[in-house]
Amino acid sequence: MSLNKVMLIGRLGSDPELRYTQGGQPVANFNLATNERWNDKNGQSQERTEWHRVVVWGKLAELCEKYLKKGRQAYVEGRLQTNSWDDKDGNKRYTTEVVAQTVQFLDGGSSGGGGGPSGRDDGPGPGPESNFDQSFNDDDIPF
Amino acid sequence: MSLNKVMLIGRLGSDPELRYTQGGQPVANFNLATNERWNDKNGQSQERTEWHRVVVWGKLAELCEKYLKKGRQAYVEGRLQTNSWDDKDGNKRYTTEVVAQTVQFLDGGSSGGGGGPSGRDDGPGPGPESNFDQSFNDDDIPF
Amino acid sequence: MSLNKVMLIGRLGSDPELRYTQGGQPVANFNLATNERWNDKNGQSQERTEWHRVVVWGKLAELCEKYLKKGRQAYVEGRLQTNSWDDKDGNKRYTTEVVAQTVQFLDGGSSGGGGGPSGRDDGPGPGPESNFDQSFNDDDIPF
Amino acid sequence: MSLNKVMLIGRLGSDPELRYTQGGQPVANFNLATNERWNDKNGQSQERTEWHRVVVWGKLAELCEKYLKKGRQAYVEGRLQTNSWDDKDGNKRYTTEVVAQTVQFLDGGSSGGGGGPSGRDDGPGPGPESNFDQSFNDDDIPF
DNA sequence: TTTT
DNA sequence: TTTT
Repeated sequence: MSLNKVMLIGRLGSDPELRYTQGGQPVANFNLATNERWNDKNGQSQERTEWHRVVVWGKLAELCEKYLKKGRQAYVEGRLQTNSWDDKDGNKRYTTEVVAQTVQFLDGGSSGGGGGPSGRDDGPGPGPESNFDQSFNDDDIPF
Repeated sequence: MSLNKVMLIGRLGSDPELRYTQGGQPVANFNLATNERWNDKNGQSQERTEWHRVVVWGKLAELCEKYLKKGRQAYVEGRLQTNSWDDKDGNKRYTTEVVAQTVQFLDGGSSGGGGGPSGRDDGPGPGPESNFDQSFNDDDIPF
Repeated sequence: MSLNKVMLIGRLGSDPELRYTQGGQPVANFNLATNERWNDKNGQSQERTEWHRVVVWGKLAELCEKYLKKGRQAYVEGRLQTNSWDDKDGNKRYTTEVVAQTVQFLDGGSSGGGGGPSGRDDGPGPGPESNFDQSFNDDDIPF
Repeated sequence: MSLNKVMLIGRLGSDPELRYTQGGQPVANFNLATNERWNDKNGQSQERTEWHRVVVWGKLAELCEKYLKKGRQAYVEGRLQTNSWDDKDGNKRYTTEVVAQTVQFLDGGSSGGGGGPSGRDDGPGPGPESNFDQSFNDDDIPF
């Protein structure tokens, strides 16, 4: 019995980078900034930008590379994952990422020609699989 | 720009009821109880049971009917939806439901032989699509 | 072991209505619209507006009445609650509401004079209690 | 407009460590394990344990130190935060933590005598501030 | 380093 | 109508 859930709304710090694993699986990475504002104990307004590493697998990765660009706003839902690796000095290093299960493109997206995928059916039943203008779920995209 | 998200962990008040739309789509309904406990202003422990109507579409509905039973614990993720209808007195009535996008079976499920679906691949990339023992996502089940 | 969590981002359909219980507790009510868009099985773009009844207690209710107006965007986090009552024909009726634990005002709020609370300290430790421009938590407002 | 939300249910890998900042603020740290299970492409059951660093501030930190122990199950809600520091080789290092806003103790807690806080009032209005047996919100504890 |  |  376990839960590991992350929900982010923020803006991309750079274009997504798409690569393929040796097995041919698409993977995209991008950084997402969330901005937090609060008043400190002196009533001074404070701000902090938090950067999140997001990794996306499969067809959703290709869609992110196609539709998401630096500065665009996105909703990301996924799980936290920390990977370890050895740096050049032989030290153990850790990188924490958000492995996306859902990515939704929140901006108008009229940046060019397209404007999002089409021909998508979100499965049986009346109604949307999700809640934003353009929504892609890893497994539920028909192309 | 919109978000409509519900997350529940609770127990079923009765077995799921499965039916089919005229178009042949499976739909399952069940009620889920969440139990909330708090201390009131007098320090007295209070309890309230909240009942939620859950509706599930597609293959996931059939899996719920197969694996979920009265008393079993489940995690439900979905969106809120309110439908209106006219009662026999001609009054407008409203029913609010949670339209499930994900249902996860939290109990051991040793209720007989099986123990859940098999042969499931949760898509590309290393790792789980979700976080509980047996997890079904509406669109990501290969049968 | 139970979870009952709702997260909404939407716009108010009307100004919040503030009243006081006999015991003097402030309560505010408002309706929040979430807009959902998806492509149907024919690839046709579909849209549905979902209306949610939100109830807010305590000082947060007064802040909502002060800062939230019709058309403004808000983030609401809370729990689902269904109350029953008898209508004039003696029929049992049910109303489902989102009892807000957190309300955050997402629009600029430059609609006149104010512009949100000040002098707020979000407790010990470096950093924000939450994640939006102006955030109020039911219990953590120092006035 | 931004969202940074984490929700975890898992077990503690060790007792919480409580310390105080120079300014006298309590801070507690603990690691929380979430266990994820899925079937790989060959239908083989796979498992992965994910470890999360959790940091808790204020009175809630002291409550965690008092009531949470190694092996206990907890619900943690908070935000993701990545801090940087320089290691002994002068390399930039990053540590990602979950800064808890809410911690709820899910186990029976019959570990001796106590059994959690009492005399707590969760604020105005009928009903619980949250949904688990023993729930503490950073700002809403009256002692 | 947890647990089932 | 569930469960602890």
